[in-house]
Amino acid sequence: MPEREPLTATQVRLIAKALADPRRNEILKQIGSRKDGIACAEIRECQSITAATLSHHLRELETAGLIAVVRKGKFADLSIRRDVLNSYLAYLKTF
Amino acid sequence: MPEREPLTATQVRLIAKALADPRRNEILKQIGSRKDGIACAEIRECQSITAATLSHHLRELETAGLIAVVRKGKFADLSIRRDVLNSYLAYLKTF
DNA sequence: TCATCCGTTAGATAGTTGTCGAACTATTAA
DNA sequence: TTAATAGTTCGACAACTATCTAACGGATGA
Repeated sequence: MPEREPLTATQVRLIAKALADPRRNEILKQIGSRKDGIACAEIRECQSITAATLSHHLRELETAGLIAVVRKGKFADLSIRRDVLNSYLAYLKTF
Repeated sequence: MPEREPLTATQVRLIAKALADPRRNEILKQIGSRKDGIACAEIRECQSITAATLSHHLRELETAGLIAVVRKGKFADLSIRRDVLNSYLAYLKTF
């Protein structure tokens, strides 16, 4: 069973914004579809997007807490943070 | 048990965007807190916002399908559409 | 050491949007 | 009919943001 820490108003704002862009939505979906991490280059194989733009979106997702980014040598290791996503779901359920 | 029709990509985009603005978030929360409908003027008692801006936000929420707006004489009767919100929750769960 | 690969940062631009005041429509009340 | 009330629409503006190219830094391999 996943953790569900309550979110601050700021976190809610950042998460909602991060999810609002279709591109970020796709990126997050792709990251979430992997059990273990994925690298930027692999995302770029499926999305026609420059490295710079991808980097920008990844920062938004990370700032929102929706993904974890770990540097592994040359590569970035991206993974979804389901606990945070679940907290957001729990928040929306209170409406 | 609430209905959960799957959403189109367009609906997902509109809903995510509608939820992304803090003001709209608050407005939706307020509408959702009422069992029966609420009018614009009552929302404006709690949020410092002009009628024009509120009208704009309500249109966004309605276009996204998150609220129902029924005109009743002079007043608008606003209510949350939990089926749509639940569909969005179901969508996010697939991540 | 040098070249190459992966990703980030900086700066610029085009498009989007939250906000307001003012003018408008529609309904109710006097 | 006149006035008041509830919302909407319009036009404008400031702030934000998604996107790109170009330049950069750090790691790997030759």
